[in-house]
Amino acid sequence: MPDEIDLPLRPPVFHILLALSQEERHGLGIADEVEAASEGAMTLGPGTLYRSLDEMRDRGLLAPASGPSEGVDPRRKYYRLTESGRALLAAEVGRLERLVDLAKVRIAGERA
Amino acid sequence: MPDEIDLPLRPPVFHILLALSQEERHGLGIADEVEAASEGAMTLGPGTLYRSLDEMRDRGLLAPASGPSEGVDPRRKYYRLTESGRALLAAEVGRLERLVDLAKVRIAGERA
DNA sequence: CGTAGATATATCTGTAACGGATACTTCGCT
DNA sequence: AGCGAAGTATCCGTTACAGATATATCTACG
Repeated sequence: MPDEIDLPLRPPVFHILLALSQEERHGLGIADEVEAASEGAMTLGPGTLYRSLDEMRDRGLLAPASGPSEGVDPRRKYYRLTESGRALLAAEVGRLERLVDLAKVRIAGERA
Repeated sequence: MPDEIDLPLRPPVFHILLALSQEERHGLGIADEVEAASEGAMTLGPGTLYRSLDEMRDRGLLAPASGPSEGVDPRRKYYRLTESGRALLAAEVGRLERLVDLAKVRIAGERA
C-alpha cells in the first residue's frame, strides 16, 4: 500500500473531501452529502466510506472534530478537513477544471 | 442513446473518449494523447488500453476507422467516436463541470 | 422500563478494475 | 539478414470498491 497521495484522487476520496469542505460532518452524514452533491451519481457504501475515512485520517487529510455542539448522538464521529486536505481538494479541482475546459473546447469545435 | 445510465465513466473510458474527440487514432496513439492531455496524470498500460477499447467497441462508443490514409503502418488499428460515444462524452463532461463548479464555489467561500 | 426499529460505526468478503509482465507479430533501419 | 522499436493482444497479481454482515446505541412508544 503506497503511502503517497497523488493526483488524480480516487472518486470516493474526492467526494468526501468535497462533502467536508463546508462543515464538519459525521460518517453517514458525509455519505448523504456525497450522494446529494453528485446528483445521485455517487453513492458510498459503508465499506468504502469508513475505509476511506480511516485512510484519509491516517494521511492527515482530515481529523476528528468535536461536532456541532454537545447533546448530539454520541455515536457520531465528526470529521473536519485539515489544511493538507483542503489543499489537496483544491489541487484536484484545478486538475479537473483544466480537463473539463479542454474537453469543452474539443466538443464545441467538433462539427465536421 | 443507450438505455443504460452508466455515469460516472471510469477514468480510462473518459480519457479515451476525449483522446478520440478530435481525430481518429490508433491504440498507442490514444495512450500518448491521454498522457499528454492529462499532463502526465493519466497513463494507460496496455492491459487497460486494449481491454477498454474492446469494451467500448462492443458498447458502440467507438468504431474501427480506416485511418488517415493508405501507406501507414498496417498494424495500427484506428478508431473513431460514434455518435453514441460523443454523446456520452458530452454527458460526462457536463457532469464533471457541474461538480467542478460546485467545488469552486465551496472552496472560494471557505477561508481555511 | 422494555422491546422494536432506526441510526451509526466497523469489518468481512466477493467481484471487478487496473496496470504491469509477457508474448507474438511486423515495421524500419543499417 | 539481423536487430531494435512499434503495435496489438493476453495473462496475472494487486487493489479498490460496494454489498452483506456484525455490533452497539439511540429514539419512540406501549
